[in-house]
Amino acid sequence: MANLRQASLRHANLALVARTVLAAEAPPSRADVAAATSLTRSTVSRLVDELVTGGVLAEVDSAIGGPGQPGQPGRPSRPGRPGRPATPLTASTGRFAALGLQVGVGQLAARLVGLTGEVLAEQLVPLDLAGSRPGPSLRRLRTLTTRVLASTPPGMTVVGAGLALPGIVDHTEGRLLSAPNLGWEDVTPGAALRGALGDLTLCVGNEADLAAHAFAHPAPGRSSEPQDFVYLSGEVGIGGAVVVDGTVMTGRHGWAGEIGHVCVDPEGPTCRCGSTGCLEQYAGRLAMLAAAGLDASTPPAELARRAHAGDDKARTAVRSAARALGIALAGVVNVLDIPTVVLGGHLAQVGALLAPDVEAMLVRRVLSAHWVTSRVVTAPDDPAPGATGAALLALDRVVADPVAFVS
Amino acid sequence: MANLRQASLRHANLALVARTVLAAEAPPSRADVAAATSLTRSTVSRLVDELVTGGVLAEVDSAIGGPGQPGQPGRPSRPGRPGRPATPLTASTGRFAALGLQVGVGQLAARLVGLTGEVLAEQLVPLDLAGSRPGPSLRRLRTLTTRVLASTPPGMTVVGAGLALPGIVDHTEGRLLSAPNLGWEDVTPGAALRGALGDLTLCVGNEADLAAHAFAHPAPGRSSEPQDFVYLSGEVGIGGAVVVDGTVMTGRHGWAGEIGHVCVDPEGPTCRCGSTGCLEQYAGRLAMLAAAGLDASTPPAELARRAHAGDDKARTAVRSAARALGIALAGVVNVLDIPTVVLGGHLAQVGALLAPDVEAMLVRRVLSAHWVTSRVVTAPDDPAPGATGAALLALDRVVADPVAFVS
DNA sequence: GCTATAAGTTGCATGGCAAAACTAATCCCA
DNA sequence: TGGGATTAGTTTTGCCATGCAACTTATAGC
Repeated sequence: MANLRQASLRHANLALVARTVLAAEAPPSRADVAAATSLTRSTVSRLVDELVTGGVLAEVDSAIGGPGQPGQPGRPSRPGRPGRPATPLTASTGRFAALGLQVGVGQLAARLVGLTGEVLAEQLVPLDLAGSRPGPSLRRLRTLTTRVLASTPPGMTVVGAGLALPGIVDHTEGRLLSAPNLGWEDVTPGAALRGALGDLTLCVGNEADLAAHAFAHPAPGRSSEPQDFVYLSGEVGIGGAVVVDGTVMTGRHGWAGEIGHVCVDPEGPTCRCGSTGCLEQYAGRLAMLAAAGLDASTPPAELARRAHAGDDKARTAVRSAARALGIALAGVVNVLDIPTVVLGGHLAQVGALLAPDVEAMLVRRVLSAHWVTSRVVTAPDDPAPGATGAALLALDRVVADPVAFVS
Repeated sequence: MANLRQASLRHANLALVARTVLAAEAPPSRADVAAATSLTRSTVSRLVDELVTGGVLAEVDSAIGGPGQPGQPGRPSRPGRPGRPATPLTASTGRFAALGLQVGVGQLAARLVGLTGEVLAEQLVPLDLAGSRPGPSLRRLRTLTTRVLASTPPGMTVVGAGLALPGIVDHTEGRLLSAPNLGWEDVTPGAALRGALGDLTLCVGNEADLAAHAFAHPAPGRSSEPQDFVYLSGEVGIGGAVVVDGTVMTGRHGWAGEIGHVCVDPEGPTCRCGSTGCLEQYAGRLAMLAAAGLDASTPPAELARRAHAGDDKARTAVRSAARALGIALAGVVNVLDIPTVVLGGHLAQVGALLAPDVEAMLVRRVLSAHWVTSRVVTAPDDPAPGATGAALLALDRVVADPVAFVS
């Protein structure tokens, strides 16, 4: 932590007020914020005014897009109560947005996300990039980026850009070190996208980490339940992320979350990573489809349909995957005491079939299962949650330090 | 984070100054602190004076034990340089201490630890508590506690007490839920110790967590390398802790770190936890001794001696343990990206034998091994590191919020 | 003994927050 | 229909911690 001068006190309180408003379920009044933060109403008023003129917050029902024109006072939020009606506050739409990009094995995506977490513009292209060359793919992504940025509403500032990649990333250098599923090695996407990004700096991150962030935070400053979970993201292999108290654990170098390569059985099949019996060899998309006797291009939903219908091979494939997931996740839960597992990617599509078996396995293998039972939930269906997460992460900076953007 | 009033600004800066002084390798001057914190010299002077009169900091070479008597100014720390010589600052000895207790399978321990991390008084009783009854054991510990507290130097304040327990702990209630190695279930040690503790509140914690804290922080506010590691603590079974950025990850309920029950082989032997193939079944003390054909009471050092001497069974036992450790730790490293493993307890005594095999296993099974290689190090030999950790944790509160103690 | 240099202290100005008084807008009731 | 009760938001005043700059103290080097 840095030192605290008086200015940073104001910065911190400004951020606190912004966070409080954005985190609230219903639009809170200044008085609500004062009560929640234990600042005084006078202080909150001053800070809120600053954030409103800066375009971070907005008074509900005030004229949208007309900064400086406060408009009519807001509607009473709790009618039937005496007293002056409150002026509800929300995140301001129309002033700040961020760009989220994703290179997946099955698609390219570019999204513009606003402060309320809504997608303002999107370009999504299904595309098989397994074994592709980085150059052409990134040029394609650059086109999408340009198109999305072109649709930025006037007066809106794009505060940052993030790119989700399915592999091991050096986030300090913005470099993709290795993405086995794409067949990419040592790529620096920032250079290829520079033309489209203008002066935006690109933050590169792991797809699972960013998708997990989006799952924990539907909008900047807002938190959804649960705040502690293990996220599994299945595309071809299995990526993962560990979220503690709403924050994605990146680890010493940013490479945490490689749950796909946790050993399930030391005598198991050899993995492309060089180890044996990795989770990915049982619950990866290709592994599951192969075990079910299906072609590699079959959508996972078809596997789920067959298993439901009673297809023996499909059911065996799902059971085997669930067993492997149970063993690997039990280890993670034992080590981290995080009793919620979120299944994303292809695992979400067979989530309903996997969850009971996985939960049973966790009950058996988790030491603290006597006191707390683990839950397995599925992530919402989204082809590119990493793009959203990347944008949200960029927008978080506005909430964390409004002064830098309100200027 | 709570809100920030002006007073908390002073609190925060007071804590910052205290931390900066305690964290420094060599005693820093006020000017050094100002440079390190980017506060001004005048502000640092004011804060330091307050901490000195409060007994948190001391000027080196001032009369010890004579508060209010600043004594002669300190020696020049960098002779040969022009200018007024600096007054070096350190943690004050003699004013604050904390009590650390530990119930181990092999001993009871009570320690009084000062702000510089030194053990001021100690009572250590080797004792086989496996299968013991809690009541008599805790009464014994109470006697040790009374004795240690009786040796508190005059004028010194004991700011807190902590108790390390080898099991699953509910730290909010101060209750030991289950300690299989002791055979204890649902014990509240605070009640049994109340008489000896006076008005001290007892913080109960897991032994491995507290030992890991002591390893990361040799003294309150001070950090040692590494700051990110996995700690393994072997007594009868295997406990563990995950330390990220100097902080022990406790998990959602405080039960993180149960690495002993990570699955190494789903077809392996049944563990007393009900699962199969847990790490503890290969690298626990009893498991290793049994595999080596030795009696359960044999000290682990004897196992190490035999393996060194070429005893086949001993070598096989060590190799098998190393393999299991490698598999389990590779999973942890993959998930957490923490490339350092610290072996404590009985594992430290055979650490030199284990380390090469474990490291080799990690190279093979960790996905990011191409870029960073994991290290395996051994913890210093201490029968009760948890007691020290518990005391240090209590002392940390003095550094984190000096105002509460300086009053 | 004089100058240069660096450490530590003192007095004043600044700026952010708290407290309390004040204004604004609504409900309720007579 | 108007006045009291109640709650939201604003203005004024005072406090307090920090920054700044000038000053004092203590040493080295000449």
